[in-house]
Amino acid sequence: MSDDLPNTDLSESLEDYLETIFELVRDHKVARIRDIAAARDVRSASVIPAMRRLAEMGLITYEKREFIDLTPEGDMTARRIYARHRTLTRFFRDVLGIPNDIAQKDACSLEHSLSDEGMDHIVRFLEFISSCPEGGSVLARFRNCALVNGESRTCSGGCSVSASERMQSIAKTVSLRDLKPGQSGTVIRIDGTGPVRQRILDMGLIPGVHVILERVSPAGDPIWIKYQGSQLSLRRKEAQRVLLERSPSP
Amino acid sequence: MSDDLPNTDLSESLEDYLETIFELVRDHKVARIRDIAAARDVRSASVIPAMRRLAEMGLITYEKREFIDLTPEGDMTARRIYARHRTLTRFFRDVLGIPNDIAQKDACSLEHSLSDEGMDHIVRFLEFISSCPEGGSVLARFRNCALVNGESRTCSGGCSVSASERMQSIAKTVSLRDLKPGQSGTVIRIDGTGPVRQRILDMGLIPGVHVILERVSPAGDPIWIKYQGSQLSLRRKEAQRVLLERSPSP
DNA sequence: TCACTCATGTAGACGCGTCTACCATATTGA
DNA sequence: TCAATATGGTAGACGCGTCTACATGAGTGA
Repeated sequence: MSDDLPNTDLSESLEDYLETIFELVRDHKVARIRDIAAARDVRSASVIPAMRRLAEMGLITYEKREFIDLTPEGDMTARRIYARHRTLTRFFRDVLGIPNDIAQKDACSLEHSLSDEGMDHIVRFLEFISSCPEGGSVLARFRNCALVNGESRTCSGGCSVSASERMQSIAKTVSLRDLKPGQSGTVIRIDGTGPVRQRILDMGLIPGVHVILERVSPAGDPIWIKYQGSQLSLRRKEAQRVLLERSPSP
Repeated sequence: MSDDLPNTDLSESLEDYLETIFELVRDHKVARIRDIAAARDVRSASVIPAMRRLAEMGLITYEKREFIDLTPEGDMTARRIYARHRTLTRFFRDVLGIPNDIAQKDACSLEHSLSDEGMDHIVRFLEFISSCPEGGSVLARFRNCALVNGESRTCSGGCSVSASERMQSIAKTVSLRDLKPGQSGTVIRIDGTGPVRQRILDMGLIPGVHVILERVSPAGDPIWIKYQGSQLSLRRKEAQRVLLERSPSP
């Protein structure tokens, strides 16, 4: 009942400080204001109020002009944060194939905000990949299917499905340009790379979205589509890149 | 050269406001201060400075006591943010199997911080799942292997690998408790659920980590392990839950 | 038409996290 | 031993994003 400990949850900033201290203590035995400031790329003066707050919360020992260390509780907390960081790094790098440096940076940003539930499912995915006998090959297929030279392309090479299955799957895939007004489909993927791809994705045409072709301008070039309650126009060139699974016509 | 536009990147908060306006305009044709405040769960008074800043940046039209609307540029920006949101939601829900409401919340937090590169790889994973003929079955396997009743368990049922492959894979998997001092292995998964699992993960024992068993206390209960430069002790009960792929002894 | 209501806007405050500028202390080397 | 230097700490400022309390306007019913 006693609300002694002002144990407000750590802010992102304080979590970062704690994590930094953890790494410094691990690598250099001690943590000093100066090192913390350097690691976080802030001025020393900014570190001090943060240290005071962490000390108040009982997570670090901080006496003026002495080395900073983690209390047992701070160590636990830091480890937890750090584990989140590494889980995310691993997921981004080893599953999604993001280059290590970017994976690190993203992990840094996301470790603070992803829910426990979200983290747990990511861990489960990692477990799946490393424990299911088929898990490993999933990644190989992912790379083959979607990550060849960072370029999205038709799944053809790596997949060990029968030719008939493949043909069937390809047959159902049409470009948005091939739809007639009134017809609809579900986005499977966006062909190609670069700014055009990005623009299409930015507009919200991502895999899984259900799109209806509303009308085609007389000239045939701008076409109007509708999805998820909003309507917008697309160049023909862009529409061609959007690959759909055709929905049965009503 | 002319630095006219004070086009500092949007803060998280402003991104959220813009996204909220986008949704309101889409669903109700107009956006009012009051609705924005309600949607974001803040006071009306807090909305006003935000609107002023968005208007200064040319993203919304905001005249005193008139309806708020998006400028074309604001619409583009909002769509982009919103597309990120939906991409993440879809990934969390449809790939990782996170319940919809939690997926939404996580998407809200992460949409601001994930790098473009990270987003792109997530999109590619979605494309893989929906376009590779084998993609769909990957998810089924993931659910079978790792998500049965939200419980981590041995991969056995759903996998279509030969019995011999499976036996081989199981044979290589040992519990951390079975290691002898000096031996090491790579974490494959943590058995079970609940707080013990969480504690183990919090300590940083996540799939892919390389662990060395340092020593076992005479009584056999606390065991000391070392990984990633740090050392810690584990209860025997916990160690049993940590499943490894044994590394060849030196 | 006039008071009431409610959405909108203003003023001022606060906490956080940073900064700059300056002060204090400890360490070190000539 | 004592001054130079590096490290740590203090004071005060600022921007952001929120709040509360109050003011202003615009529509509404009696």
